[in-house]
Amino acid sequence: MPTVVLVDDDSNILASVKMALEAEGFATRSYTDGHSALKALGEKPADIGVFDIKMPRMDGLELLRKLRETSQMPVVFLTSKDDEIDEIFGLKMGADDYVTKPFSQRLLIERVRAVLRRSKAREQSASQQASDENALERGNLTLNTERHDCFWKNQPVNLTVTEFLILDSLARRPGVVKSRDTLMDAAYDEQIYVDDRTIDSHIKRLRRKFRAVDDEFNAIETLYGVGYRYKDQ
Amino acid sequence: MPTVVLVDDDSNILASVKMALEAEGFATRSYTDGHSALKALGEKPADIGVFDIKMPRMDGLELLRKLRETSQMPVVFLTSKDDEIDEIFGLKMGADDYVTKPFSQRLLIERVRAVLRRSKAREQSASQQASDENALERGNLTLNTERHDCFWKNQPVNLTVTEFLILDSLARRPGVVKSRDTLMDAAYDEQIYVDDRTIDSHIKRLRRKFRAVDDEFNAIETLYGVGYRYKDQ
DNA sequence: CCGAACTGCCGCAACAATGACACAATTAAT
DNA sequence: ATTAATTGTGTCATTGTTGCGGCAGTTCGG
Repeated sequence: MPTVVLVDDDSNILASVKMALEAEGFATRSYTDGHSALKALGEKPADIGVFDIKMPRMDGLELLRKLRETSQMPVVFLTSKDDEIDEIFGLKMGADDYVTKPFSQRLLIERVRAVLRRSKAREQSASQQASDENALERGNLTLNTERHDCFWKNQPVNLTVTEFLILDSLARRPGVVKSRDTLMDAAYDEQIYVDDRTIDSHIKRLRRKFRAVDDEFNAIETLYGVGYRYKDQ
Repeated sequence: MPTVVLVDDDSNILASVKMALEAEGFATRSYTDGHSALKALGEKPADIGVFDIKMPRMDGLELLRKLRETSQMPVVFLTSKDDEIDEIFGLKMGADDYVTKPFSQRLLIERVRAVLRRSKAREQSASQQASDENALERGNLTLNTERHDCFWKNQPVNLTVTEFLILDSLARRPGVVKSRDTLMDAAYDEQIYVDDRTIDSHIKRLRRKFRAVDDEFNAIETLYGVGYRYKDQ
């Protein structure tokens, strides 16, 4: 799994982003200022950076400029709505993407995946291997975010957007229990809250669709009092 | 159930919001001005605040600013349509969301739940930060919080949430005696008291489940008059 | 404007977990 | 040994959780 380096002076944002990324299986390293991040990156490189633009002492742009002296690591910026000039400036300087605050965790994760995929594709234009962050293979299951399609034992299963997001969240971390709240994070924007029973409904529909293709389907486990889990193996 | 602190100078709104939240199972405490709310919160914290922005004497923003000196409690603002500047200002100051008047009670409740979910997730990531607190290996026992599974001599043992928490508490400090009260703290939210005999019941069920897999199981020791202990070795 | 697809939610039935308690078994102390 | 205190266990009522059918509101493309 790729390692993400987070830099933001706001420890709340830092913690919540960290948690979101780790829930998706990324490794993370967090820093609250540019200097320590830069030093750490010099000693131990990472796969991608997520930097806040506005920070005391050394801001994100400065950090990126210094970093570019030694590294081509892809970088995504976090910006406020009113930093429009900075966004453009950042992209010109070699940032790979940016996300505007306030942002949904889902959006950020998508952007991180997209940037990683692009930069991997760049690297691999020399080598081979076409592994794609969008494609997910777990035993009998195949999910492709980009194409938004889903196969079980090579048979197509038609999923709606919400179903897809929930299944994706589960299948990306097989064996790990996800509470209904966590699944909401995966499927909805931050300010949306839906009933717990609604998650159950989507699970119901998922199971039904898979069972229509395979009577024996049981890859989505229920953990009483905890949540759901995609069967490990 | 979480406790919500309501602050609004309009006692009609206060009453109706209070009723709506309580119907959903929340505990509530209401105040008609910022000063008394601040004082009360200093003495007894709550889980989330819902503040009106416009209030005589001390308005919601001022209240939030003062509150932030001592507390990270999440806050949702109630704003009028024409307070747009204040909304943005409030979010920058560390409010977690806002709801524009007139609002449906349903919407407010959803937002409150959403904010609580987010802040809960944040706490978890903060406390879980310590390197892989999730996995635990003690001789024959394997516990994994994230996956919520348990193995004894590589054989799966199916535990309920309460059993898991009690066993986790014991196994994390092998050789250390835990009184029944301590185990209650580990397994229940604060301020829940159950009969001592109830802890015994859970220990009974734990032992039974492990013995079903291994006749010789005796890793949970009883210390007469003291409590229980996970066998050191 | 209509129908199809999607979604969120509700209510009910089935089921699992829990807490309490009576009573038996065990332990410690005298 | 006798007794009081403490713990183990079966049982049961209560509570909590989940699965699922169904329905109403919404969106979207004709």
